[in-house]
Amino acid sequence: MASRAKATILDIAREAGVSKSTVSLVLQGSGLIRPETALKVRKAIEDVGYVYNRGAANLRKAHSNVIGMVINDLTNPFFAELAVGMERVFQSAGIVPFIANTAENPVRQEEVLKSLMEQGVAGLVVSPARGTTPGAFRRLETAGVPVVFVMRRLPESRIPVITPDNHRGAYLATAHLIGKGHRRLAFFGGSSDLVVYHERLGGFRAACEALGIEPADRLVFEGETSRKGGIACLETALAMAAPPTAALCFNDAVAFGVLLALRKRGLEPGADFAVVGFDDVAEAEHYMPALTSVAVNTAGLGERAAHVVLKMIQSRTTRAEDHIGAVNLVVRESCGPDRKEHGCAGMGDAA
Amino acid sequence: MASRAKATILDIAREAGVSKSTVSLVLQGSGLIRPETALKVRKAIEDVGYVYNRGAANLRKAHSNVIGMVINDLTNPFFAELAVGMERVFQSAGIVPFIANTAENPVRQEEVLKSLMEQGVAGLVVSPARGTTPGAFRRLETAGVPVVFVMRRLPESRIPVITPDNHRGAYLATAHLIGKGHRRLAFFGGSSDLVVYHERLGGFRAACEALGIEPADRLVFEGETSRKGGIACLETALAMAAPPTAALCFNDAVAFGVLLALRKRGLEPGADFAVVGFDDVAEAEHYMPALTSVAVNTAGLGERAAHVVLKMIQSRTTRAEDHIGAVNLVVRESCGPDRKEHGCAGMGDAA
DNA sequence: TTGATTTGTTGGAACGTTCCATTTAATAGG
DNA sequence: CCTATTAAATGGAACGTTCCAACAAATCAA
Repeated sequence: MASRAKATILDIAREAGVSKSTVSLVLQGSGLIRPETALKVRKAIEDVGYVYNRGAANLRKAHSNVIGMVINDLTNPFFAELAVGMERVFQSAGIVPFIANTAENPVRQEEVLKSLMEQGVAGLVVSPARGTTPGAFRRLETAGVPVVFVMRRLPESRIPVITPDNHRGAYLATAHLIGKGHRRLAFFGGSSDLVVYHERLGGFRAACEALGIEPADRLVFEGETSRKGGIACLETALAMAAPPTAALCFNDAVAFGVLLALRKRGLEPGADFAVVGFDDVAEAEHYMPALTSVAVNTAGLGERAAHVVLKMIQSRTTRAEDHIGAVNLVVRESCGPDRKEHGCAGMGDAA
Repeated sequence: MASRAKATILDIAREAGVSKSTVSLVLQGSGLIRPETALKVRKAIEDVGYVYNRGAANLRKAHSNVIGMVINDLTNPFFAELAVGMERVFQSAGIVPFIANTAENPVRQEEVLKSLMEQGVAGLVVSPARGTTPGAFRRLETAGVPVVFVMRRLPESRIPVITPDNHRGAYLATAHLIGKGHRRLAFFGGSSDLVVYHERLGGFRAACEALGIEPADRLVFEGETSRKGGIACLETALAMAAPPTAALCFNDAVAFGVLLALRKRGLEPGADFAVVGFDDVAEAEHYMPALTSVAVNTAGLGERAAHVVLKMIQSRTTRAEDHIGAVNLVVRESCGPDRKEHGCAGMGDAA
């Protein structure tokens, strides 16, 4: 019942009456072997229930075909979509990537990276955890392991980054809100230890600036990047003397929270308070009301990141160009119809 | 810039002026080494930027500390929650598990399992893909690798299973519906190639049987186990001459789809049509209306599964007891208030 | 026929660790 | 002083692959 000592290529060699070298050659699909011999060997492989020992092979070859995807939060559907995009291209490259979750914890991330290195990964796609320290990837760099960041970046790092155009996305969304006639706007959720946060907030501010919203009428509420965070943001915002009438949310999760909290208060999302999300996760389309959001082509960026790391591995380099993905605002129901109270200067929805 | 040949324990040994064996001992935290020597070695390790080669070690030790979690669909928040539960216990055991996604594809699953075996995994927790063939895990079994199934099982397999009490959950939910006064019930979503499906459907049927619902009044609609599937089920159900007034859904995703489709048709979930979900994902609580669902303690089952596989590895066995987790119905808003049209025999909500 | 070439096949030396058996040094017992 | 005992450190043989250099057999050129 229990397995006897596991079979090696020597067992196969004996079984098939050839040398271990021949078996190795067959395993690697070398054309140097006579077809009949190969067949004989393959039969022996089946017979003894052989499983290839990649560890031993890597020891000799000094390059594994293991690729790691390090994700900061797998329970967030956004990152799950991202992971699936990457997987698609790895799969068609005949590679099984290993996914590791850091649960937004830099310490855990450190462990994960260490383990992956010890495993001898050939390359890594990483969405770094919040609060990642500057030196966290130095070991990888000095070891010459190709790494690419996706969706998130570190402030100073030289590691290539694949990310959506956060600034522009936020700008677009904010302009949309202003076009709807809103004059007192909020930015909900996120925290300043994330580079993305600054990018998105920057886009928000730039749009306000350009379209004539007074600094006093731009409200910024930091908070968790989750449903819960959204709920909290809305509560504190509405408790103000002069509350905002619309909000751009750091991401869709926050936006869902806001929608929920509005409903709880008996307010109609869209009509009473406009909200736009960011990322356009699959759920946004099916929400009640359907969420207006900035689509970032999540899976596409994932695929791009996977391609980049593959290319880096192949060309044995640790450098690559950054890639900023196009974004576009998909307008649904969560901003309601235009509000015409104030004379709004030519920002209608025509065209 | 590029890494020079990577350091091995011999380099450390030279640097520290000791033998490789000593270095190895230090690496394993052996108490046999004089503290000062250990210190010297540890310093050398830092200096040369050494990274441990687990592949080489496993070659000699013949047991890795790699554990794999094979998940059928990571984009489903339910399975993501499950994965996170498992991770928690692996983490506190000082193990970094590798997650692999099979995307509900048996062929992909085969590749994933092969790769994991080649990597020399010590154990596996698997939520098998739909349509997994009976022999898919034979290799693992003959290799003596501990495997435990979680959430899903194969029809014939002898591999231990950690799963919720699906039958009872479905029974509870159905009884609740009947207690609300419904007399024509539907079971929405899922397909018969899943063992879980039969278990849940069985519970549904048993409750109908026990509580006096005619076979003709039990409607079963197979469908995708997703929002989309739920929408489709509701459409075809309402197109019937005598449509059902309530549905037990295969899982929460299906239920969300049904809720959505009801809204789209201008029907009020709960009041016009009662729906109960299964799994009680985090989102259920926050939905509009909040979804009544069968809570299965997802993360808890994940933790249990992780513990079991850890124990199996430790005691080098490939067998373990099955574990059926308790379930309970959490009643929210999606079934509305009681309906009293028909004289319903003593199934009120009291107690 | 002889030598060169091609086609298949093969032994052996790595690769970086672990672990056993051994050695060396230091300490204790008589 | 010699012998046991303990503590600390070490050399060498694995582990299962890959790959190079070498070899054997068959084919070809002359």
